Amino acid sequence: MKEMQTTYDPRAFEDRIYAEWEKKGYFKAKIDPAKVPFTVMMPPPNITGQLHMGHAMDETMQDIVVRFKRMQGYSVLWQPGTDHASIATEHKIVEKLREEGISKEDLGREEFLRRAFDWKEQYGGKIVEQLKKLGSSCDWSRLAFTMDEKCSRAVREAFFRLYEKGLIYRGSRIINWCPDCGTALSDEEVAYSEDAGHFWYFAYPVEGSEEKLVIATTRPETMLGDTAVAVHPGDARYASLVGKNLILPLVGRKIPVVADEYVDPEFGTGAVKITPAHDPNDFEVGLRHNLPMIRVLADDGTVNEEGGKFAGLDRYEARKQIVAEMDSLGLLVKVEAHTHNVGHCHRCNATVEPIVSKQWFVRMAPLAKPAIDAVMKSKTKFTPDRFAKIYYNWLENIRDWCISRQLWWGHRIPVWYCEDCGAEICSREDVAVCPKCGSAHLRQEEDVLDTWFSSALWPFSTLGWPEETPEYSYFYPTDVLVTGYDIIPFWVMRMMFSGIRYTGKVPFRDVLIHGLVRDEQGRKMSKSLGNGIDPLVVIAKYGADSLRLSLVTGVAPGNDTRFTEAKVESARNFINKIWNASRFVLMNAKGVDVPKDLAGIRLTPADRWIISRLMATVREVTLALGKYDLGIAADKLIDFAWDDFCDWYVELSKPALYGNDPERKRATLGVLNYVLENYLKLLHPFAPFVTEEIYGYLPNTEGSIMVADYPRYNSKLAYRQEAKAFEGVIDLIKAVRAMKVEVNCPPAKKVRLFLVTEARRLISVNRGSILRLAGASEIEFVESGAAAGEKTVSKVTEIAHVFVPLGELVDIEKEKERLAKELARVTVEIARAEAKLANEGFVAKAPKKLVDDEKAKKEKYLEMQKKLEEQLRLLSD
RNA sequence: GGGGGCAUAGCUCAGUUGGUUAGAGCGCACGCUUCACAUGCGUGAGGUCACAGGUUCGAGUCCUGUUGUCCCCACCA
Repeated sequence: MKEMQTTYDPRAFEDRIYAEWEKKGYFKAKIDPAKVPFTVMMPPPNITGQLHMGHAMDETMQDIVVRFKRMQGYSVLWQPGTDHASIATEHKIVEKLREEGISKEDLGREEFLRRAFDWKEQYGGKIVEQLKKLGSSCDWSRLAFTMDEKCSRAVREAFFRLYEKGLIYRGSRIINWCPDCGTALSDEEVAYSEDAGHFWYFAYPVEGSEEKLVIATTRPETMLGDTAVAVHPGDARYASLVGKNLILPLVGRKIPVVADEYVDPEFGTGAVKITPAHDPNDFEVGLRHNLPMIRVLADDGTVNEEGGKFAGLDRYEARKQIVAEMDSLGLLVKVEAHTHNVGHCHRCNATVEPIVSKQWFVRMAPLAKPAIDAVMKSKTKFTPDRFAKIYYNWLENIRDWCISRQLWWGHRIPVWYCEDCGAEICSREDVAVCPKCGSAHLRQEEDVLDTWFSSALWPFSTLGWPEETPEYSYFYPTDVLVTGYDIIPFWVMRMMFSGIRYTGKVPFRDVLIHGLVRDEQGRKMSKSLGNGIDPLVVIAKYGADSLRLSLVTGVAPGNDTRFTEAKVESARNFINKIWNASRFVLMNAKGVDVPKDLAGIRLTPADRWIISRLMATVREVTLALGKYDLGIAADKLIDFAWDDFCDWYVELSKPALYGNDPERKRATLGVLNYVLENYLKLLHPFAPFVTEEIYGYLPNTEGSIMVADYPRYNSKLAYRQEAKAFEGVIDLIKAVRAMKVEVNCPPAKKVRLFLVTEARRLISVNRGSILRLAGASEIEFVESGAAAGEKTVSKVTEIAHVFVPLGELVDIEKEKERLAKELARVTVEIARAEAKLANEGFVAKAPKKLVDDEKAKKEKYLEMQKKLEEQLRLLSD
């Protein structure tokens, strides 16, 4: 047998093990009618992406669930893939081209796309390699891409179906425009922030009068497109002006004063300039009052020809000059500092401009309704369920979805325009001839679709939909989606309504939502702050298992978590502990024919206790994982290994291992090995590498732990009574240790124990362990503490009254004080129990077990009280 | 304005459907080169569970309100 290295060094085996898993094909999903499928769709990372901590946590959580289910016997598909990330990628490539001194227009659409695909081939796979470092057990043979053939086909089908039903339309509406990216954005792609700005007060002259009306604006440049000024209908200050015209300064246009409820008379001057083409509210006002819409900003953010002498200026330069000019005309009344919410492009952070533009939209109301109902009816469940509320909130307030983007990298909208008859044709296949007039002069829509339009189809497009492929029939709908709460509006919601609409089924039964990984100070990790920590660096230093554990321990579902190196370190320490405990077992197993299972082993109380604890852990961990309580499962796993197994059972096993009874030693090794082997299986989903590595060294294992059966709870091995009794032995050992510490007795000094007890048998059987762990030389059963002599310390435990003669170390006064304190505590407990039992409501209504427990507790404390009093009396005499 | 989170030990956080004496890690104190592990072992100190009411036999947990704090959405031109 090969020997384990003395220290845990993940670098020695993680890559090797991953390669083996892949080679053996353990990640591959198989359609197996004899098994129940379990499907998880990986949220496809952007091809431009670098693995960050958020991914690391998301991936880890999925991998834990997936490995758990696989070991439980499900036929697992964990579908990986990447997202073309239309705007993000195009932005990056354009940037790169700019460095080379070329624009995308120089290249033309075709050449640009060719380069983009090249770029994707070259860099897009990087994140995939990074995911492997984490141990992700997804089926790489099915790696998908949102722009591959399958997905593209699904996109066309989906678009066509919505178009056909009139759920997709083209129209001029106010949309968010990013002048830097040169494209429209959806509402969700705009991020607002409180920016410092100004409030400029402008006076607009009233036609045919000396009077002026003062308005306030944060965007002076938009005044070029003003087509009215609005006041509140009930505002007496302006009542006489309603219906009159103003002369728009700098432009000279006559614009009316209109009355509209939208105006807040308390805010600003109570008069609002109306620019229907550049403000969503003004747009509405414009519709109500039939105002002309004058667009004054071009796509690149400069003033267009409507801006007269300001035409061609950048929006900010125009703003400056307009303010200056208004000032020189004496029409600038005042300027105030003003912070207001400014929309920024999600991708490039440029200030977005609301602009009236002809775009494609998805009608949301008919799609949102079934998506809400599905969650209401629990066809899909959120974990934690509070996220359902957030989901409702989004869908209930949703507006039509702007899906067209003025970009090249993406799915081109499958609509053709006939240049001869003007027909608009939407088609699943490319169209060459106009079906209306037979003309061949067709022009395909230039725009591409929002990236999220294709991501929304991910759960089924990757499986071959609209084709009824075997994969689709077997693996769809998927079981659980794991993602962060920040993605609910972008993705979760859209997959829901898309799945329901196209497949008639919810795309997933569960949605496991997690929070953000923040930095040590609780700040969001971000590029601009430079506070991000690279998971790969952490893996290189501590190993993937440590990183994985650190990301899920002590984390409640849906809550944000802070990443600290200290957490990784303690995870590493834990794994090191497992490593060494395993090494201990294997060292002692050398040359021993270790039993394959527990059959035929004569179990000691300690054996039964640890087996009982193992079973409890199996039950708790399985239950917690079933509810996606990964943090709780991890805690239970760590507690069992460290406290029960290492601190107690390993120590308890030593007398047998080092003793001279070969049969006893063999039996003990059988138990050690049984517990360790099962424990490694329990831990495997969390720490796949180290468990696989150790598993390979165990005497009775073959093959990979990854495909082993997950341990099952066996009530025959629960040994509840015996385990409980054994806790008394542990309690006794702890009591002796504490006594020694209290009197400063050196730990190495062996002491004699005098016990007044009714549990002589239990103690005798565990004599060796008690002596070793309590640091004692002998145990004597006595009828009273007097036998231990005068200079003793004592303690009452569940199973015994322990006396330890410690000679000159004992300070009788201090000992009396200690006993008195203990007595006081016990007395309080008795009073508490009595009060509870005297409460008629409690006795009548509480579950019987609780009442019985309370009675037993009272008896126990009364007994302790008696002993303590006795001892105190003895010392006082 | 709408929605949501959080408030528990010095720090970071758990706490299942309400039910023993509220837990962990780190930190702290004291003591340990105990033959798997100092990435360790033992023993301990440390909490009016933000505040005020309510429901209940019983509240960290459920309800109402208050305060503080954070996030998302909408938004005042």
